[in-house]
Amino acid sequence: MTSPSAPRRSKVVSSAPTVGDVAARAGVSRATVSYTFTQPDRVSPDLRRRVLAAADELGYVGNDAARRLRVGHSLALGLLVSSAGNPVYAEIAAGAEAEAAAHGRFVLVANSDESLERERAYINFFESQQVSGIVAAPVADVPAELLGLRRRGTPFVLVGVAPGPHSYPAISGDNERGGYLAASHLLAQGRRRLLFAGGAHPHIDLRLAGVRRAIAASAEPASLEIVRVRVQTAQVGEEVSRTLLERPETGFPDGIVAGNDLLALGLLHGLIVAGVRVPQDVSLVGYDDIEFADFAIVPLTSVRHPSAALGASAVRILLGIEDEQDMQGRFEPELVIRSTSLPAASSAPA
Amino acid sequence: MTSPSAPRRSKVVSSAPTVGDVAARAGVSRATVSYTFTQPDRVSPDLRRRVLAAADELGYVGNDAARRLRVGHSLALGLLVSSAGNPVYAEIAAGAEAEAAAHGRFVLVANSDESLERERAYINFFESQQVSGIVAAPVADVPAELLGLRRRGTPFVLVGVAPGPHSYPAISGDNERGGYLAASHLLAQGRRRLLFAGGAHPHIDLRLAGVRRAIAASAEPASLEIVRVRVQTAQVGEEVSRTLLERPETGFPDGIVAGNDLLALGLLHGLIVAGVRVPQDVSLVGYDDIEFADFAIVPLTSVRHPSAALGASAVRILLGIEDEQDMQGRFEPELVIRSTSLPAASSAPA
DNA sequence: AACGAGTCGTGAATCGATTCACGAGCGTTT
DNA sequence: AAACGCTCGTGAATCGATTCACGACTCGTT
Repeated sequence: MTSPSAPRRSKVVSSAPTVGDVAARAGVSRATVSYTFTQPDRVSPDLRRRVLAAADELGYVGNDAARRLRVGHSLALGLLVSSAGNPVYAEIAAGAEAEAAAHGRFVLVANSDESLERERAYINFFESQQVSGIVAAPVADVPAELLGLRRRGTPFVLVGVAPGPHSYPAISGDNERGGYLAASHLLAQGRRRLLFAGGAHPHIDLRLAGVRRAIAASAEPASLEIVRVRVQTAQVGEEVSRTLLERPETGFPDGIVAGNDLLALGLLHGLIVAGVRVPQDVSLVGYDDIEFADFAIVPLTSVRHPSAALGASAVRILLGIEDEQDMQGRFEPELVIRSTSLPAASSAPA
Repeated sequence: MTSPSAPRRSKVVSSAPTVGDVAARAGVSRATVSYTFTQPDRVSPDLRRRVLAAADELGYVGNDAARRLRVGHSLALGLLVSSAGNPVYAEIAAGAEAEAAAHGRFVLVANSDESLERERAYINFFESQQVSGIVAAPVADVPAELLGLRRRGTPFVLVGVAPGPHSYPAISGDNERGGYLAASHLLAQGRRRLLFAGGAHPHIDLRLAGVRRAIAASAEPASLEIVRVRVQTAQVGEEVSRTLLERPETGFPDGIVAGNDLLALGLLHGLIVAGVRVPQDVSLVGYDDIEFADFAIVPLTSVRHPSAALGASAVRILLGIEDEQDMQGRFEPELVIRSTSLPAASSAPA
């Protein structure tokens, strides 16, 4: 042990200053210090200045644990994503964080990596952290834990999942319409043997439903084949391309809609490497319009949702400054046409 | 109010069960419940079972705020990244999270988005959360706040920043060697007018130093031009390509090393669109080997570090189960040769 | 000049988990 | 059989910020 009266240079001491320290320095009570931060109007300008100055000099940061213990919830919001590898989630996270920061809140990002177990663990963790709300951008269904949490007072908002028959607050782009746009685009180019590749997830199913509607609405008849995948990653996309290449040429689709861009990119790569010409032999439309769609071996046509806006909106809903209902239909998908979907041969000359 | 004796269906009540509730149900004291979770050996197997059963039935989650208030730190680790848009950070985060999860810890990811102000805000937030350690993967310098935090007892580890003259714990791949590999590769192909594009950040400067060393070590003379950029994004990469295209052909480089893959992808896109042939006219090497490098319009040659391993290692260091010193030199870069860097004309026939 | 209304600061109780210090209960040794 | 040592459960204090309830004080009105 070192000298007991040497708090100055000691190595680890000076554990964070408390309201008590600030109060002593400012010559006021602890209550006043607290009010200075939580209800500035309640304390006179003069004292307020003094308290803030003292806090600043001491580097007072506050102990959120103590705060939370008292008030029952924290300034943090939880964001649960299922796959950090997908740039869409990065976009949603960025939008959510910017919005939260604008309101003095913070976002804790947790990545479950498609694991249900970790998803559960993180939800429990969020609860133990008493986050004031959770934004969930899950691929799979709503975990039961989230419902329990809501019953206990912590709200959540689903992002990217349509507000379907379930009664959970949710915002998302119009996936059905996005699928419709993608397929209509292919059909308008004369594509007739369509293929949809995607995972069995609610929002992906909506995209598929849109594809179906487009085909139904088409003047010309067209076929649709569906390839289900486990997860929608580029690697799986490559695998799908391999199975596609094994079949006789007659069975080959002339238009593909992928459940997301990662899948599309993998597919595209696999096809190109095998000598399939895109878009001449087959047109391809992705989904999400991630940044890298534009840099692909053949720039990828894709359907875009305003992901950052979705993330921001979810935060506003949790914070109670925006109504979920008002937001429905505000996130229209948009088809971004690049090179994987140019008409086969009938394009007008440049 | 509903019937006072109907806790079953009430809508929002039953605020999280506490140790007291569990204790009552198990017929023991609160202390025993706590010991059951924190020091299982201290409580007899019989009681332990009873307590755990009671906790389970009640759905006891524990209040981390109370816990933290008492013990002074939380189970969470903080991860501070400067740009969520870069897939490298997603990889580091994934590695860190997996490792943390394996030890019953959690990772709070905060994205400062290159903003110094938000970086500071998040560090303060981490402090108020009493995270037990921070992993920082910053682009810029070590913020002063981190040092203050360490003085107050919260350790941190830098990732991706070389353990240079500063004395901060840091792990990273060998950026200097990576730069050397990239440039050597270009020189071996006969490239003589090299260009390095990258931001002014410590770890990028190391990559540049490696490039310089390769040139110095080269038998043939070669020139090096340096283009500094603010941030290393694809968008900036495109801008750089435009400025490059404005110059007379004689001043055009025949080999480019980019500070990271985002920048490289933007550059590549800009060049290709303008009709520059890659790699015939100019060879290009990126850095980081992000997943999308393989899907680029011309598959991108890149230098790879084991990012996930870096993230995992950082967590292990914070947890005290691995020594920082032991890790130096364990993350060797590796050149992944794809198509943006094939020799110009002298390649052997396939 | 006195009284009511309003402003603003304070003491003390509170949130829930942890942990210290104590002691009851039981087995072992001599 | 007495005394000692262990194991294991418990009461109570504790962490730091918040907030209620109270009261001191100021100021304007009659």
